[in-house]
Amino acid sequence: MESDVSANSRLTIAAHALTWIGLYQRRGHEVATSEQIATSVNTNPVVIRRLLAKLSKAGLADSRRGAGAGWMLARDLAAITLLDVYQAIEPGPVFALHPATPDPECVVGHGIGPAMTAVYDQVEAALRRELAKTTLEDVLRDVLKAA
Amino acid sequence: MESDVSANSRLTIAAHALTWIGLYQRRGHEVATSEQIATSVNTNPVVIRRLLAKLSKAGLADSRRGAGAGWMLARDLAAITLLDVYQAIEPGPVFALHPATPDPECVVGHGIGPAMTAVYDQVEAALRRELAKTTLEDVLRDVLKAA
DNA sequence: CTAGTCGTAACGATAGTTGTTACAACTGCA
DNA sequence: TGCAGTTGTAACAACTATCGTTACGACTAG
Repeated sequence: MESDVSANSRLTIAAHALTWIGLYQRRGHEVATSEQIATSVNTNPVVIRRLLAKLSKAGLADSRRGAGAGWMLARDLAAITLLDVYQAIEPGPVFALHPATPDPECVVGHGIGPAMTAVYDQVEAALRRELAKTTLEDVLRDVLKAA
Repeated sequence: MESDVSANSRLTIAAHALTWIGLYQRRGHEVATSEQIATSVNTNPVVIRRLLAKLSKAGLADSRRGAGAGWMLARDLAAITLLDVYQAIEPGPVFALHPATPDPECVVGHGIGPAMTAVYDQVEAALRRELAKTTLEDVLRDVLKAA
């Protein structure tokens, strides 16, 4: 059957990376390298750099180049919600309409799009509301509590 | 094809199919064929049959075989919510944890999984709560209103 | 028996994601 | 100034999921 491999793990990895940077900075370091983060996440440094590039464009992280380069947070962990992270890395909505336009001659084919869009808007709003409740500070607190 | 972002259109198509069957039955027909539905959805009949097979296993639709065969609703449109449809066709969660186990020696790598799971559970609950608010009867009403 | 439909396997095409290699651009520091 | 280390990003292969399509056996009303 279908495995969950296709599911979206980007939000998890992005939150992991930012939380890691935040904790590292609180321990006195200025910047974190993509290789250090990749070791913790257990993936390739390029994957981390790709992800952090999006977070940087969204104003959540900053990079320094050259020697002694690396990544730092653009805001404090407490000022970054999971919604901020989600919006930075997930451009598309959770649900989509038909890939091909349904029959406009059919009553259902004609009206189903707007009808579903109204529902999807509500669902997305609820999802965003829920993600906005948690900051990366909350995530870090949970992480340290589990240790 | 639309350059849509790999988003999920299954719920849209499933709702479309069931609503179409419901309206067709209210107009006096006993069963709807996968070809009729596929014409309205603008796709292949096999795609519809595959989808309706899942909805049938979930107890939302029934099929009749042989000559004069086709599909019918197992319950009234008013007794089917979008959550029922969603659960019938979407086995996996919206968000997933890391594809590869993060570094267990790292504090963040060790604790991030449970921390994110707690959030994701809340998000999924909110999403389900929202989908449960709308029945296919509501969808049909909206569809007919738009006409 | 026949015709029409479902149920499902099989296949190619398409698309998205991930891991990887490679390399130019950049900059602190000796 | 030159070196070393890191970012930014292109390129590519591997993998997975999905979709449209063809095909065909199973089934049943008439």
